[in-house]
Amino acid sequence: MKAVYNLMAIELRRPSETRYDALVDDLREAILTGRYRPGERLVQDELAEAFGVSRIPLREALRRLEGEGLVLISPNRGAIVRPLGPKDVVDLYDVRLALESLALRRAAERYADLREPTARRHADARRAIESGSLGALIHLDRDFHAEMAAASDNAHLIAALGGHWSQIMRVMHAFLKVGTYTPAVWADHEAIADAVAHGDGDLAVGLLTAHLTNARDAILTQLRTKGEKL
Amino acid sequence: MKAVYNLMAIELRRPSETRYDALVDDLREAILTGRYRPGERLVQDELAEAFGVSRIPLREALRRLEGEGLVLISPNRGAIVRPLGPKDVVDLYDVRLALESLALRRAAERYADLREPTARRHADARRAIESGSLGALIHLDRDFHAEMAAASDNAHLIAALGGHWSQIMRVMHAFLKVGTYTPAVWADHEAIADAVAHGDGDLAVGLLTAHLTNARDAILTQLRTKGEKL
DNA sequence: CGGTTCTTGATTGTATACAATAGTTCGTCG
DNA sequence: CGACGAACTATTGTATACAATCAAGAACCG
Repeated sequence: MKAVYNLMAIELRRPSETRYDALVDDLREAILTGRYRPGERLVQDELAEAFGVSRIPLREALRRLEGEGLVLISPNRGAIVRPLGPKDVVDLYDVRLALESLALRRAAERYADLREPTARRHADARRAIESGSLGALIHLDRDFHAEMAAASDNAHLIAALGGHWSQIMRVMHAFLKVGTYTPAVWADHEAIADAVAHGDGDLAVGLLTAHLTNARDAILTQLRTKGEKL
Repeated sequence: MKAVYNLMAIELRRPSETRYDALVDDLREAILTGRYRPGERLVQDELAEAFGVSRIPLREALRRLEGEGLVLISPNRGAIVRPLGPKDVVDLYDVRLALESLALRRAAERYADLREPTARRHADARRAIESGSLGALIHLDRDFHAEMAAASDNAHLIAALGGHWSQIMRVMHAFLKVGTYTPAVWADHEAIADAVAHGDGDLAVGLLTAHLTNARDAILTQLRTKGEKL
C-alpha cells in the first residue's frame, strides 16, 4: 500500500496550489470522462495511491465533488460515482434552462458583446471536430456558456451554473461516445451572442430554449435506443 | 491546545452519523445566526477545540460550506466567513426567483397539495412570532419553500435550492436583527399553496414574484438605512 | 529615516497511525 | 439444508505529528 509518489507531476503546477486543488480538478475530469463508471466504488486507498497523495486531501476533494453532485458518500460506507438516468437528464436541463435564461437576460440588459470570442471558439470547434477530440469540443461548449454566465455579473448565478456544468459535461461525454456532434450548435451560439449583444433578452432566451431542447432530446433518444449508461 | 472532548454531545446523535455530519450542521447554523461574523477568520485549531473534534473532520466541513458559498478558503491562508453586500442580496433573490419559479411550475403540473402542512406551519409561525423566537420562524419559512421544492420532484433543483437557502437564511437572520417580521408572508404562502394545488403555475409564480420582491426590498431598505453588516 | 531582507511565530497542508464500522465468511445449531 | 451468529477482513473515520507556507516584525543597509 506504500505509494511511490509522482514527484514530477506535483511540481508542474503553480506553487501555491495545494494537492486538494489539483485533486478536485483531476478527479472531476476522471469522472466526467467516464474513467470511473457510474455506481463504481471510489475506494480511498486506491484513489490516494493512483493520484500519489494521502487520503487527507483526497477526502476533502471527495467532499467537494459530493457538493457538486458527482459522487455520493454514505457514512462508513464510502463514495460512489453518482449514477444518472434519463430523468436526471430531463431534470438537469430544466434547471439549466432556468439558470441560463436568467444569465442571458442579465447579460442582454448590459449589452454584453461576446460575438468575437464566440466566433473564435466556433473556429476552434471546427478544428476539434475534424481532429476528433471530443473532450476539447465539450470544453469549448462549456466555455461559451460559462462566459455567458460571467456576463450576467451575478456571482451566485455563476457559482450555481458552474456546479451544474459538472453534471452537464458528464451527460455530454456519455452522449458523444455513441452519438454525433452536430456543428449546428455553434450557429446557435453565435445567434445567441448576437441577440445578447443587441440587448434582446427575449430572443436570446427563445434561441436558448430551442438549443437546449434539441440537445436534450438528441441525448434522450440516444439513451433510449443505445441504452448507454451514464 | 488539548481538547477535553464533550463525550455526551457525541452520543446524543444517531450512531452512524459522523463528526463531519454534525459539524456541517453546527458550523452552518453558527454562521447563519451570526455567531461568526462576516469576514471573520475561522482558525482551524480554535474551531476544532470549540467543537471538540480534530481538524480532519473540521476541514472537510469547511470544504462543504465553501461549496455552499458560506465561507471562502484561500490556500495556506485559511477560511473566512464570506461577507455579503447589498448586491449579493439582489443577486441571491434573482437566482432564488428563477429556481423557485421552476419548482412551482413543476409542482403545479403535478397538482401538489401542500395546503394542509402550510396552514399548520402558519399556526406555528404565529406562536413563534409571539414568543419572539426568530430562529424558529426562519426555519418554518425555509421549510415551506423546501417542501415546495421537494414537490417539484426534481432532485437537481432541490439540491440547488437547498444550497441557496443557506445564503438566504443568512440574509434573513441579519435582517430580523434590525427589521420586523410581517405575518403577511404567511398569507402569501397559503395563496401560493392554493394556486399550486389548483394547478395554476402562472398564478403561483406571479404570487411568488411579488412575495420575493417585497421581501427583498424590505431587506434592502433596512440595509441602507441601518447599514447592518451581513 | 525609508525601504529591503531575514527571522520568527502562527497557521495551514499533509502524511502516518490507530480506532471504529460494516460487510463477509465460516461455523454452528435447529 | 437453511437461518442465525461469531470471528475476520476490508475500509472508512479521526487523532496526532510534522512539514510547508505566510504575515509580521526585527535587523540591516542605503
